[in-house]
Amino acid sequence: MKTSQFHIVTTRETPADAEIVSHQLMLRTGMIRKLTAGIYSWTPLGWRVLKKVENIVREEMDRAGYLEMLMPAVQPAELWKETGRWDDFGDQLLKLRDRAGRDYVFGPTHEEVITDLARNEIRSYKQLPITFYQIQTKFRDEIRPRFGVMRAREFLMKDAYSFHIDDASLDATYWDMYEVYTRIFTRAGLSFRAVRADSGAIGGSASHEFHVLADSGEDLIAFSTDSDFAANIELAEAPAPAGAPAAPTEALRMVDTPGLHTIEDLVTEFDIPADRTVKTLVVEASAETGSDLIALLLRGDHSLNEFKAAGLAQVARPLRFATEDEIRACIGTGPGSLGPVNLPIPAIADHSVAVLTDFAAGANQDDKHLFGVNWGRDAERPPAADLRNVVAGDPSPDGQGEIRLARGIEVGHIFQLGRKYSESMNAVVLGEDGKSHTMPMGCYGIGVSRIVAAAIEQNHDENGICWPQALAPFQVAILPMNAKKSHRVREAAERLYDALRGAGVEVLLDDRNVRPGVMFADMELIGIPHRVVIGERGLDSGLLEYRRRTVQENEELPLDTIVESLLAKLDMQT
RNA sequence: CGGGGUGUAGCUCAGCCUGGUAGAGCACUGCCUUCGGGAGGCAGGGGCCGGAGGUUCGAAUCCUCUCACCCCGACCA
Repeated sequence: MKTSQFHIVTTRETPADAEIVSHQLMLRTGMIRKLTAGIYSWTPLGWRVLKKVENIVREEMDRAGYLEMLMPAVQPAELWKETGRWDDFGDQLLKLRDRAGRDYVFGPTHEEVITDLARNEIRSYKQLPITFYQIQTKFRDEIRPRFGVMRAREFLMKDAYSFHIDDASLDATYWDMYEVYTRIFTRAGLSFRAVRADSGAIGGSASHEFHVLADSGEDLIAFSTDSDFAANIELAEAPAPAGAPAAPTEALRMVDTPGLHTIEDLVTEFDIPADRTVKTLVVEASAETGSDLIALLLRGDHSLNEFKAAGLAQVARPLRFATEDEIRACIGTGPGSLGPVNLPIPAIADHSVAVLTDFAAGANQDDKHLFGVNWGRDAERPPAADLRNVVAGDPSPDGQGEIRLARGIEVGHIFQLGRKYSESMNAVVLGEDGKSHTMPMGCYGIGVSRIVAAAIEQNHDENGICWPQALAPFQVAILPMNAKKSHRVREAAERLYDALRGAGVEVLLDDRNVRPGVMFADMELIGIPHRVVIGERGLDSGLLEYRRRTVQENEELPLDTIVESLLAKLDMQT
């Protein structure tokens, strides 16, 4: 491709509404253009990258024997009512209506459609197992789309669905898919991690998320220093400390704390360590608790894990925090002065709270806190549970090593769905035994467009994008210096361009006749991994300047073997 | 959904408080000079100042409504 025949529109300035670097660079390079909130066009430059990702995904899925197909983006409401998701999916579901007043959805995912297909197509266990996939535009009406294509409403997704005669077959395909995903992200040149994830309301036994590691990631993942344990922080267990609380050494005393409502206030004002304070969160209790509200006790330096809390029998689902009015009506003081002593509602303590001695907490009176609180003597020790998010330094739940935390961008998710959809939609096959079997299913997603943004988050510098070779829109950039004035330069550039193209290299020849500085800046911004400079100087000396995008120094390559040298740089056969 | 903010040229923004008929830089077009890290000069093109209504002799500017977009929050004891 020659720049004169391509569409390169870069900007020096960063658009005001781009918050993270991948979004900024995608706009500055012109890869994407926003049409409206959360909805983007992919320009020819961006599309080349998106196709690279798509092709890697497709090749690896095909290689594994999964079958590509294409399902409709617009789906009838009836199917969604059949599974109950017409109501359950919530406002993320984009609903449409046709001229006859019939309801439709723009598919945010395709379990309904594929299960409908499978129940009609699959009659016998002999057709199983089978895995279908598609790469298609999805729409989810996100509460708050942001970060460009990272969290867009319209996005490109690979979604796959497997059908089985029994759970063992599902499990086998699940782990097969785990390996396929590993190959896909490895081939894309990304640093990633597979982590155990919440399989949540969808049910099923197993679920893993694949995260690209990046500081800007929206998810926190916990992993062990010494083992392969890795989990989304939502799911990472905090092991209970061994032993019971030590004997009290301090007397219980009430302290005036006017205006102090947070743990931070207490810590700075009274110089007590945060890990010897207790904060009291009040949430709605479940019906069986016999109380409207229930208190959750956490150490001051810990944070509540809402997934764990919502999973407790005593806590109402979904988790709902009590309002200030509810707390005042029930306890007689507001948030900021709550504590376990003389608390009129039931409480559950995090394991780490249950073993505290001589701690500080609210006194359940406005502007008062209690110091030197001890279980048994001052308040009954409540039942203990795992309520908190793990923190760096916690012991790993598998007993090996310590927990470390990292930020990740979720780019893939695999689920064992079980029979949730096949049951509600009656997708059954005849087994070898001559009886009907409801097919267990798996579903497997990859955020194709999100991978592009994630790859940039992980691979950029102050000059722009540094594409992994597998994702780069072009492999090699040829930059002729002052071609306008030099036949030799022009001809040499053309010759190299033709030779590389002939060898199957995706090469971009910058024939725009702009100043060298503009070429250098643009090619670096766009992130082409290899570049060759052709000027009078090099032609005279017989040595051409070569530079890898990720390296700061030039290398000199002999002109007469330049093609071979470049192919070697590209790991391509000569 | 709640709170805050912003809408003026393709982009980044000034002008608005104090009403008088539209600006800068970048980008774009032409010419000249320049030419190995985002050049300089001259001359240009480009805006129903988000939309509707109102006040006024006169509205980008003041008022009302509306739409769009952005940010923060949905962890707080």
